Amino acid sequence: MQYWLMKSEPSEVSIDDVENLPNQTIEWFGIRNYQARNFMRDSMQLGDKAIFWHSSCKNPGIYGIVTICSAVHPDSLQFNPESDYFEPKSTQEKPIWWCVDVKFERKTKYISIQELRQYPELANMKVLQKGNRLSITPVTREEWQFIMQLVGA
DNA sequence: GCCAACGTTGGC
DNA sequence: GCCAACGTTGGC
Repeated sequence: MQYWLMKSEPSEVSIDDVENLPNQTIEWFGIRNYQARNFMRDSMQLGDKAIFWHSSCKNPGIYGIVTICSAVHPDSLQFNPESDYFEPKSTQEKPIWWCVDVKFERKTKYISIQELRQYPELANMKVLQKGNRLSITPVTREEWQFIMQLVGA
């Protein structure tokens, strides 16, 4: 099993939004970055776990845990001309953007980015690097276990 | 709202 | 295939 960190803008999809969905699962739509897409398309496995991170908001940081609950599939919004995520170059035969579905596992105690920066054990986390913009990043087993300790798992 | 860092685009 | 210009991300 692999571990991940997935950023979401809470104004678009928050951890509470996912918790309150009827089946508590959501398509991880709208990823329009090749590196992040490739992680989902090529590396993620059913059952992998991910930290749910709120970004571009007042209090960025860790808010919950989700599980990868589907195989990779085309991002449905790329075919919708009404959507901000519409991709005119995509066809049903040759989609450009791929994603997985995630399932709510639990909310955690909020852990701020400032707090995370204090731990030498997490110093190499991609999300803490200066200039980091990638919305999906791998998390090592050691980092994951350390964070689970922090949130009281 | 600022702006550094990074990704993408497109002319050459 | 280079690289300048532009667009976006996201913490602050």
